[in-house]
Amino acid sequence: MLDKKYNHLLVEEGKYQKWLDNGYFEPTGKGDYYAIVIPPPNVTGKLHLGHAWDTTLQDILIRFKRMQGYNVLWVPGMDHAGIATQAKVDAKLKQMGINPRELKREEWLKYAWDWKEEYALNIHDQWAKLGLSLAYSRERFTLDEGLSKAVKTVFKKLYEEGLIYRGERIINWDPLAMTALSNEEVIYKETKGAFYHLKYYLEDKSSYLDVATTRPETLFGDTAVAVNPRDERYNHLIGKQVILPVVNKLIPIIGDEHADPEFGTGVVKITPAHDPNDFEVGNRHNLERIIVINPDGTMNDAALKYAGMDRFACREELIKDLEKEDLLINIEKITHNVGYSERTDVMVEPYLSKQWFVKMRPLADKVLANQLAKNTKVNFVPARFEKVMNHWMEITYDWCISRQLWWGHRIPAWYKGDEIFVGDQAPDETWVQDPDVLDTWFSSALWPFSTLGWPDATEDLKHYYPNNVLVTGYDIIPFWVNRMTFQGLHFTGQRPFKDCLIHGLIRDKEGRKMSKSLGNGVDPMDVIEKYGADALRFFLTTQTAMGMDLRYDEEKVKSTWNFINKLWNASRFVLMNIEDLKDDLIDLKTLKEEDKWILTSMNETIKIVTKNMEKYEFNNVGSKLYSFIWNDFCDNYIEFAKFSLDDITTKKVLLKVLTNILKMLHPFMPYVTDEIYSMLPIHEENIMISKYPLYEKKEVFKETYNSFKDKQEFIKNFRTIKLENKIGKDFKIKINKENDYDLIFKLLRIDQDQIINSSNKKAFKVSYKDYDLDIIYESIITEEDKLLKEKQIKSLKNSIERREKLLSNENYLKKAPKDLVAKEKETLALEKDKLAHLLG
RNA sequence: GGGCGCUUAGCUCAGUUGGUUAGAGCAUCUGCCUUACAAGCAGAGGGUCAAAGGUUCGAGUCCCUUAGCGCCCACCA
Repeated sequence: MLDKKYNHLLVEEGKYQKWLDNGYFEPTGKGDYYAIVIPPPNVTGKLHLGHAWDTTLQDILIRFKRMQGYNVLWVPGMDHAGIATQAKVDAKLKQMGINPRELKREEWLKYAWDWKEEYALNIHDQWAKLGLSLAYSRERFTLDEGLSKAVKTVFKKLYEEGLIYRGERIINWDPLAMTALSNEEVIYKETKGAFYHLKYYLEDKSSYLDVATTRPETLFGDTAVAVNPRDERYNHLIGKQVILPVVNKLIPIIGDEHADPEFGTGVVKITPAHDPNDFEVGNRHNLERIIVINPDGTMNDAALKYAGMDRFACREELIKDLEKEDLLINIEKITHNVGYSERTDVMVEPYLSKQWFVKMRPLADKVLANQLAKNTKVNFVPARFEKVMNHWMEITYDWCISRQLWWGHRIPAWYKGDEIFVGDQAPDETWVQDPDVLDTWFSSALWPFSTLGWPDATEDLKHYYPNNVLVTGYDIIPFWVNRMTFQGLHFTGQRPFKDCLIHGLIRDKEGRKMSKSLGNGVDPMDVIEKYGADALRFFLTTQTAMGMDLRYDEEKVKSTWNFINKLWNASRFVLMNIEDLKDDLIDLKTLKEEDKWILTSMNETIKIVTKNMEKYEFNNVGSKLYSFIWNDFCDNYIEFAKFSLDDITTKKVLLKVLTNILKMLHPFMPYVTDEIYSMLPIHEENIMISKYPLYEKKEVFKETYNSFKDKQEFIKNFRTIKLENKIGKDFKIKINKENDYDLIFKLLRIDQDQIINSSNKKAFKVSYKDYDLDIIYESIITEEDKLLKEKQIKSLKNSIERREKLLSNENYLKKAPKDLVAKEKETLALEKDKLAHLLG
């Protein structure tokens, strides 16, 4: 027998291990194939609420499809997370008193792998707490052997196709991590800065140009000053030279469209090695590229006496010196967008560097073309997110994939002088391998097929690719979804997944992003400890519409717990009364009207829930189940059932409805449903491998359902009138319209001896359709009551007037559906009836 | 600058292809210890659906304009 109160700690204990031991998480080998690959969490740390949300959505789909008989595979795995992990490992080493830079690459990697093992254990533990039914036999890690093979294969093929190249370009440089970054890894933030207006004197010193810059320290790398050729203020100067301040060398004044006459002073200094636009200008005019900053953000020898200073310290000193020499015109304070490294949060330095790039245009065009093909495109849910991907594909430019790190896939390229060899092994010992590794997202982009064994033609790949759905947050679309899509398309000729289910971000109660700096993060493990994984899962997945952000609100988790407690107690009641049940076959001929009503409602619920599960509309599933369980089953059917607990049909209906409730809830609440299900007198081996409920037409009784609803409506009216008129216990009843009042009287606790034929005392009329009776009771009507009654009369009159107008509208009668018109007429009759009663 | 989203009850959110008097949870008020559950039961109150206009017999829903908030992308030195 169940305890009196739901205890999530007891319920959830040991269940995950039991499921694992029974092999329930692994593909069954039977049924149609259905696959999801988990978005691999970084091995850097703990899972947060966003992970809990994302993975629960997937587990819901997997459990649902498994119960529907699919041969499901949910691939678990983790991501090595290059920069993030390397930074954490370095920090840990420093704490241990070890300077990571002094270690040999192999030594350092040993520490990193130890870190990975430790954190992988944490993540496994958290997946288990969440109840995720992952097929661990297929677990992968982005740096494991198979995935490394996939990465090398892709790199080599793209290189051979000319879609990967090595070149000198301006890239985003992170001076703290000392690595190149892709555009996606740069976050632009409004930052207070300044325009420093400097004097660049003409070579004859007759006058100067006002050159404004936000990064004066780059002037050491200036190799020209540009003006717009159409700018009449300056175009006569093109071809002349100016004196570069401090450096005191002559640089040319060039004419280039890049200089915008409308912006600033119209004169722009050109630093080809430290600005992407200037780099282009430099190419057009064959300018020298002078790098003035070291990889660590300090100035190099080109910065003369400032060499060795940090870039910002240099800026400060330089400005002081320029002021002394009267080369500073003024400092204009501005707020502008400055790029920061996503991982280290330091200001990114545009930097000339030799890196590996993926040529994006042909790959992106393939995606854009494929998205036009309805049957083979990636189908986003909600659909609006397709635009996010397509826009990215339209404007994308070459992807910088090399990273100056140790933690990652070593670039499979070897050099011998100017020669490059790309492949698994160096041709001979005279070749030297590129020391860099690949961007983490390069390997993640292959995840949907590399985890299934690609490039080998494995059985898993054959059956589970394309994946059925990918579930992730909208913030990951540029980093990951887009790249999986073009890589999948290019290497397998197919979309990586049919559907792409997009959810939002978790926010705190005030709507702010959860972040370390705000300290408003919530650890899902704490929530599970307090309210259980079932409550957390149901809360996370049923609160908002897909694609919307979610505010974490502990009160709501608490009320979800209450809902589970309600289910628990209802189950307790059912179990107490059906212990002796030997079979669950219901003889439809023995059904009472309340049985027919609940079975009809249950089947409608099954239909709606299944439909919404398939449309990924879990919020609708949640509210439908909530109202069916709480309102229909608990508040109504169980109350009716109390009058016929010795009836075998009642027992069987109780069992049937509870069984289906548990099954429909199971994908959301795996633990508590398993617990209760296993205690039912008749059940399958385990709920998670049981059959999902099907809509049974023979259990649907539309007519009885509708007439029974009238009865319930009447009961409600009775209660309202009784409460509003402050009617005590000693009332009498006079029946005005003959009908079956049996269940009504039982429920309202009206005894036979309360029923009389006539009375001259005050009577309150209660009626609904074919039910009509008087409550006879002496009562005191207060002013308040009168006001309330007047209010009701007024709103009824308004409603009647509105409806009469509607029903006299010929256009409406002509164009509106017939059954709707009939319903309106019926409602109008009821309202008129009600008004007559109120007016006495 | 371009794009997207949001604005519905005191709060947090639902609201399918337009179709009864717009729903839920929490909060509020009233009455109940009815033996599954007081973390409960039975009822009630509360919204001119951001503003204005349009299409329609009918608009929270479709179209146009506007305002506020938020996000993404691009970016001018």
